[in-house]
Amino acid sequence: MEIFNLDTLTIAKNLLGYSFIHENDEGKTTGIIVETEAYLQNDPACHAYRKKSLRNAPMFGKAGTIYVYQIYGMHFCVNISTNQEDIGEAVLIRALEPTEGLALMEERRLKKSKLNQMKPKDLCSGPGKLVQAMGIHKGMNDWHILDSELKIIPPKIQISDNEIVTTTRIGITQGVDLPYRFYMKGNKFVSRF
DNA sequence: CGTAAGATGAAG
DNA sequence: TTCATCTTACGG
Repeated sequence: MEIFNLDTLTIAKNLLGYSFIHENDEGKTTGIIVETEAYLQNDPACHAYRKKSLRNAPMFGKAGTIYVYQIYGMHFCVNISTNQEDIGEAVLIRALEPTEGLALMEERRLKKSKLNQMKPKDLCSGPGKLVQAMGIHKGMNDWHILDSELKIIPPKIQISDNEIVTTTRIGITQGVDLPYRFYMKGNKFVSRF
């Protein structure tokens, strides 16, 4: 896929507007990627900053490799590995605008919470939330986006730069000043402004 | 080994 | 703002 020939920051930005799709026996869920973050090799916040390990190995896989990791003992996040093999970089998918399978997303999300209903805005507005809503699990770690239940489809119309906001990343304590977060300007499905 | 911190989310 | 919850990285 052409997008994967680019550098990680450009991929993170260009991924905005792509449809992110998961289809299995439960059904099909789709959302438009509206928020991403890049994690680079020379970036102290990156899981692959120090060395290759069992956990971060998928980040070193060929571009398009899925990296799913657990955080805070209870949540999972999805990344798409970028760059050539043996370079530990990836793009974190932080928020989606749900477009298909909203009922299934809600069903999956409610299973993990005490609520009995949920607004569309609460379905995928954060890395842990979208993983739940899309039915993504740790078994998908090290799968490949071009060869699995998961896939991405480019937007019909390329998103232009003036629709994109670039900021620092969320929830990290290192590399806090690096402008590696991208989101769709004014989009209400973004995790935070 | 022991332990602290972590790319979060929900509730108070 | 607090807490739930547990794997991993890293120091001793």
